[in-house]
Amino acid sequence: MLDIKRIRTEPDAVKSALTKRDPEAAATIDDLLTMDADRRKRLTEIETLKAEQNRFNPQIAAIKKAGGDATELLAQSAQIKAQIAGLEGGVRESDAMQIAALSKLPNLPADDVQAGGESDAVEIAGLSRPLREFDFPPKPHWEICETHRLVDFERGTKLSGSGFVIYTGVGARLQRALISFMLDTHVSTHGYTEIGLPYALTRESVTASGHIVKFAPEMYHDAESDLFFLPTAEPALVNIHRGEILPPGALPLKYTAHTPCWRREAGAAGKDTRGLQRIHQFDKVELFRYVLPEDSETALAEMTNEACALLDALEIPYRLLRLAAGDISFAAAKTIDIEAWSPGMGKWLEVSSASNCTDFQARRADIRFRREATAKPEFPHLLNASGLALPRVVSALLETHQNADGTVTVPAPIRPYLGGLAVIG
RNA sequence: GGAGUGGUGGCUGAGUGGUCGAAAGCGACGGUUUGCUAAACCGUUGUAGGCCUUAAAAUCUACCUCGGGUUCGAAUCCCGACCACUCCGCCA
Repeated sequence: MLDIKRIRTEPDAVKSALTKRDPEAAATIDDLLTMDADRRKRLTEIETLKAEQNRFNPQIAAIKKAGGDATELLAQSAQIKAQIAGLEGGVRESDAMQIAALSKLPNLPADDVQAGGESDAVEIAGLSRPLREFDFPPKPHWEICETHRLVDFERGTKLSGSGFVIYTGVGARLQRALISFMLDTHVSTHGYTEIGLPYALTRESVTASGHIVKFAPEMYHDAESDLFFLPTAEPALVNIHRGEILPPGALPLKYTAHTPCWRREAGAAGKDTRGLQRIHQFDKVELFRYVLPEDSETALAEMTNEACALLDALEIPYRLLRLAAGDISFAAAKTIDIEAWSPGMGKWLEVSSASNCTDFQARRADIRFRREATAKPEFPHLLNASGLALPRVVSALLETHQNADGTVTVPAPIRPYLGGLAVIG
């Protein structure tokens, strides 16, 4: 949620920032300001009347206590009450309209984010390591998976329909090894606190994080209990501190969590769906930080590096993209994508997305902090990054480290998690 | 799932229709005292919004889990939701 005061005081700056990502949203600002002025006018009127009415109460009390007759005052008070009742509906309506209009506006893109859409992403760092040169045609991961029985695609479909897979044997173990490796690295090396989360959230929670807007058609939902299954750990990690005022010294908070993520992938059928590329349920390790506003720029860079460190350790080449304003998610001011190279498919796979949501999510979820015990509460900046999404890492790993004889060399850092296994095959 | 009890400020805990935004204690913050620490003493101590503003102060409104209702007036009465605790049942 954007700050209405900021829109009021610097409407032009807000409009021009918004135009970079969504000209239609920018065009609603003038209407919003008109609504806001109207709302405040009504508020003032009604508050003045309430003050007037409140003045009667002690008088009535005094007369009654003295045993007098308060009929006249009661009549006056009733008259004002009627006036208030007449105005109240209007105020409520203006309030609701303003919140609705404000809720539809996405975050303002950061200054260094370029305008444009999906095709306007900018590569911001060279390749992390040279792409491996193969002296044989590298196979796609689904073939490798079938050869070594790492994933059972057919039976996954049998159990839960298309888009669900069963990891089997070394495949299941490999995934668990990667999860442990990632979590351990974030906890031990990067200083995060590990969190074990519920996998379903109430409507209130997904609304507070803004995900109901962005993910509504994507989320699996249990109608009976009105719970939403995580499309990512992010909404859960935002809601941990919903409605709280964090005490001085609490920031930064650094959380990491492994969760399954469920996405309907509505409308995506047929596109990039082969193998593990796009499945309805996948595992992910998430990084999340609550930081001081002045630290969020640095934090985003750090979190990107923390995700990259994992790929470096696994010897998987990747590149970094700064997304254009029109392509970043609703709550984000800036997003960096990390794409790993998939030699078997010959394309880049998004394995992480790191976003600085500035104060947008914090305002919406009413999360604040104090710098000093007596200071006014302020909104912290919230950031999230995948670190990393499992199926695509598994794909890239298998394809990158496959050998001519069909075996796969296991990268050194995860061998301890696989009982010392050095080669799959 | 059935029965009961209850949800008050950072915490504990008073308050059952009228100057209650809410006693008291603890904590926190500022100060006095002090060689230092502690103790003692004095003071301050919620949030949001409106108005006015360069800003603050002052002032007004709302908030005693949340949402409705009764009343001139609600922390207090009524209804609903959510949550917690106790007992019974069921269960990994």
